[in-house]
Amino acid sequence: MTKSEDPLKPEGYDPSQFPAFAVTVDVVILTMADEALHMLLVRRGEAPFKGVWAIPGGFKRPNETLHEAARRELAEETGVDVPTLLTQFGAYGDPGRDPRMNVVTVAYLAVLREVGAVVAGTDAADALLVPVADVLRGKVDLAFDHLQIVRDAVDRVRVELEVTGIATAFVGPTFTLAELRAVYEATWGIELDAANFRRSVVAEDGWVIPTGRRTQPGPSGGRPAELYRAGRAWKNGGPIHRVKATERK
Amino acid sequence: MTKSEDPLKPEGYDPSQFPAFAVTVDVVILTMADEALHMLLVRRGEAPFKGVWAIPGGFKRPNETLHEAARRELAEETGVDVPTLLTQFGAYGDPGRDPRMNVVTVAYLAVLREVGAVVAGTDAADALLVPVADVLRGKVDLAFDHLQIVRDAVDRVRVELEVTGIATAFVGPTFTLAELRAVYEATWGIELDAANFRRSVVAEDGWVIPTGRRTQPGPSGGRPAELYRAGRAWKNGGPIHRVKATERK
DNA sequence: ATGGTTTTTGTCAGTTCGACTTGAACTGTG
DNA sequence: CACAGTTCAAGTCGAACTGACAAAAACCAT
Repeated sequence: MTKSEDPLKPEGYDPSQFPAFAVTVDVVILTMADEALHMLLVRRGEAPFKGVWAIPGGFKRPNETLHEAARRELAEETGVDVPTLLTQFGAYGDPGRDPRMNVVTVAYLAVLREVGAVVAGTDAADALLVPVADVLRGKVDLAFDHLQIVRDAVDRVRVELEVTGIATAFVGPTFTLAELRAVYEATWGIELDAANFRRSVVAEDGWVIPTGRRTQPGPSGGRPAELYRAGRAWKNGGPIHRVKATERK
Repeated sequence: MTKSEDPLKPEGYDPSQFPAFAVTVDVVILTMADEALHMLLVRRGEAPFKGVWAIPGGFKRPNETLHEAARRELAEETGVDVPTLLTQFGAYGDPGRDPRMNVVTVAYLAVLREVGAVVAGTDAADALLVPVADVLRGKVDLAFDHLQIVRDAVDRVRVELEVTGIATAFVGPTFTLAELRAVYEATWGIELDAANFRRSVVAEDGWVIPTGRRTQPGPSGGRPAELYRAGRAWKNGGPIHRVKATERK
């Protein structure tokens, strides 16, 4: 149709004539801690936003894919090389989002089971594991448009939890059903009945597999829980479906 | 743009320069035609892939957002300025996906009700409305990695159909329940019982609103169908949920 | 041993779902 | 105008699922 009068010349093009962008990859790293959803922030060492908390990220290199770039950034920041989950969820390119140049960033969502040890190993002043709720409530100032990126990441993980089986990505290689349930409860901000949760989870054939072993109960006692491991692929999207704010008495 | 300035400084990376990328926006335009999901393709006029079918798209400009760029490309290609739905669903940046330079593209999904008239107005040789199934089956060669982009778009629209209310984006301002049902059936490739579909849809309060009017039946007769219009927001994701390949006898 | 805690199993009524049937409203034909 | 064919609307029914709750099992601390 009107592909001819574009001032930026779509016909017969010459790379040098096109607006140059920097492309970065940012990674929202999520994990469970203290029964709540946490995320990893790093303090920026350079302008702009020097000293401000931000999502880990960096420039994409020409000879790597976006996914590889995200994995590299994740490894550089946490030392973790095989995340249990790494999903692209958005691209951000508003003009002026970086005050100095045109930057388009591709955002990834990483889910890890243990970030605590990683953070401890880093210079504590430069890395922070913070509750996602605090970030969403604006208790932590973030650089660039990273607050919006975090919002989108959380939205995404909430639906991902329902339509895929990523809940097991939050927990260890073996886990109890209470741990798994805590993932749903923390992410969706609701309470789930333990008995009904168990029934739904074990009903989905092959979604979790009992190992036969049991945990030793915590200091407060209680019956030892069975240990499960993640089963094969979730066929039709995992057994647990969200419900609108179930109020229990 | 100002390549000489000191950019961000990621670990292990030369801060004196950042790699320059071209950023494009590609739009997968979906619509219903002949009871099947169709998409719009345009023939490339320039190398590379000159003469090959491709998804409409073009370069992002520095002073527009990604969403604005997508809307502009859509308008340039179809004349439609207010799509019923325009959603970003992926970014693609594999090295070598464009043989000439480093290009990262951000992909959008647009849902329109009527593309037929638009295509007719265009030079017929340069625009094509083709069944999505044909593209997925490889019956149409696409430029670049556009086949993968289309696959992802279809995956996305299938999920979106279940968790949001976008089904109404495919139909006109008023519609019959049979039309709405056809959207689900075509997108998911399944058959839905008309009676049960109606029950689910009208049960979801305020999701569709009866207008009181009716259609005049087609040439084959039949009871006239009630006309509905799209209601307000779908609260918990629309009433219709996918089921695994229901076999009817 | 006893009470407190957590997990596991069981029960039960209400709701939803899929399949099917019946009735309503219209077209076209002879 | 009777009648067969078609499409939409509404009802029925049993199976499956859901949410709420109760009870038993297995552990801890004192």
